[in-house]
Amino acid sequence: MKNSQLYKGSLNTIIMKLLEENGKMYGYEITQKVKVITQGELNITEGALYPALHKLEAEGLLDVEIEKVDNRMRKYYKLTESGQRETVNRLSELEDFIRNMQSLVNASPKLEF
Amino acid sequence: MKNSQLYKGSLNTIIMKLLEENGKMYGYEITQKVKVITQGELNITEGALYPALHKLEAEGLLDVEIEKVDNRMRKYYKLTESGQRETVNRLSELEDFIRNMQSLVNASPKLEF
DNA sequence: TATTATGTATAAGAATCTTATGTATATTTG
DNA sequence: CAAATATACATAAGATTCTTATACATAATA
Repeated sequence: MKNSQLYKGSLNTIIMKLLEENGKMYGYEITQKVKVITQGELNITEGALYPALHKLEAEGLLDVEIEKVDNRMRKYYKLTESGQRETVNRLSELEDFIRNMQSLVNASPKLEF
Repeated sequence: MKNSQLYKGSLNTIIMKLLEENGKMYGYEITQKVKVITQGELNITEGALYPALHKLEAEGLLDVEIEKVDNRMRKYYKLTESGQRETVNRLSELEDFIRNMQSLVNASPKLEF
């Protein structure tokens, strides 16, 4: 997703949050939305995105619905009920994660006199 | 490190930050320190920690110094100069990462009336 | 007409981690 | 005293997640 390894493991949470927020989205739309929100800092690659969407669907967390717009295929994804419940958990985990990382980082640096 | 995949990719940054803060630490000490700081939420496994330390050393970011305490071996790690410079970058990346994740998550959820 | 944008997909390989196992000494508990 | 736990390091097999490259197809732009 980026040169920084930190984003590893966060893609599923990002997808689910965006779907919770927007109701339904298609893959390409997700990449563009993320790019805008992060001001170009985070670029989700197709090689990461599509397998992730397929897996979430296989796990029953997403439903898919195919549409044809301007003669081009779009696969709209939305959260299932199970997916909505799981999204709450994932966002809670993300909050804990961020809090823990800030605890680790904000611990006062060594003072040098 | 935990059931949450979110921590994936953050171990190197955690190690380097703790070493910046504490001067020198040995592996087991790092696992205990992290456990305390995160109030038991984050447990670094040896299978993740030791390969990570070895790799950071191989990359020239850490120096190692062996001591024997109570007849038991300890390998103290500390940041090299290069490691200190790199730590600044990693912490900056972590800040960007957290900021971006918060932007993605704090985006107003769908309002239901 | 060629490139860029839109749109989805997969396969090979890299990176990071989990889980399990191994070795060894010191301390605590039953 | 014996067994379990704590301290301390290490690695190997496999899982998961991602990058990079490639593929196909249509629409819009240069």
